[in-house]
Amino acid sequence: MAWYRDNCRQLPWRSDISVYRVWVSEVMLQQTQVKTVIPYYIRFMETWPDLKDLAATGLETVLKTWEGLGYYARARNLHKAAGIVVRDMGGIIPDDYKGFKNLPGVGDYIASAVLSITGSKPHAVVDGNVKRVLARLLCVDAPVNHSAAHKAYKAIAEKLLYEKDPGTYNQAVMELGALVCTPKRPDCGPCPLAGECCAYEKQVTDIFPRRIKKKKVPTVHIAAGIVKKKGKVLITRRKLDGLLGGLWEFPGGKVEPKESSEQACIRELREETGIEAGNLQFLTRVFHAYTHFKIEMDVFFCDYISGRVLLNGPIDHKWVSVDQLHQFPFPRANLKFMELIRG
DNA sequence: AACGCGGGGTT
DNA sequence: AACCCAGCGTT
Repeated sequence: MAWYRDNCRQLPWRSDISVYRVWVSEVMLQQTQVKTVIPYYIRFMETWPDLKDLAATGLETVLKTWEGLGYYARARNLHKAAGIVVRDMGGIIPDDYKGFKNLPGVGDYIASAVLSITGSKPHAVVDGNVKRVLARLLCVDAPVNHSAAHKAYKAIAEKLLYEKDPGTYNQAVMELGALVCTPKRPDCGPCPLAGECCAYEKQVTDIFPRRIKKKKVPTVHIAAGIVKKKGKVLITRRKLDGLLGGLWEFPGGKVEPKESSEQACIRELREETGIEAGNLQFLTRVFHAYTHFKIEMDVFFCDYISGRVLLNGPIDHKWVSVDQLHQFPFPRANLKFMELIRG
């Protein structure tokens, strides 16, 4: 606790503390590093300073602010939860664990973090940092990236919780994991727990925490078309659930075996949007990595030939001028060639 | 309990 | 290239 007091970082969500501000920060910080989150968080809070502001806006606007941050279900769930609180709960965010965790997008971690930090409720958080610190401190064998091990770490964390100030305690463990007890080459010298750390005493900090091996990720070939018609281009909107849910993109899809990118582009445009396109001109190839697969995407300019748009897959479409593209939320893989379209 | 879900930084 | 990150929802 003393170490945290002297060494904690000044972060935007650590001033003007409120349930709403801490909640938003915890949602953004899921699987996302502090440095990445900071500019998104500042912009979000400037746009929607209060929960009621967020509830009063449209999902597309929220997704646009979230564009590039990833895990877009977080934005959809947060927006939905804001609506529930404002319309069904009189604007009062539940201050009990069960009530708060029942909101969409709020799991054990966020409920424990928000309620301990903003309300001193006695719940221990278990995130990647906490698991790593505990695994080293006690030489815990349970693999940290195995779902079955979560309960074991949660139980340890609950037992160690400092109930007089759970919020500071939780943040102290996480901050220690982020700044000192790092995944590679932990800085054990200044660590306040070095004297009681099992892994440090045995000089095995490099083999804790244990983890199970992950499979390697396949590469998928994709073709996408920027269809031009009367000075406008066609964009489609992905369904609201699943990968990149609710975002806009240039239509396209998988390149099948023994199929060229050009053939795949024409075929996918026909299947997804019902239109015929031709006169393809290669624009660029984009490489992009997701968690479970990688894509190589060939992007083509092409001309609209015939047909009326009849969607099969996408939930919406628009013909827009190039100047309007920035108004819509796109996946990062599309943003990578957005600059080239004007040329 | 396993799996899907982004994107970026570090090593 | 592999690993990691202030996890959650669905099945």
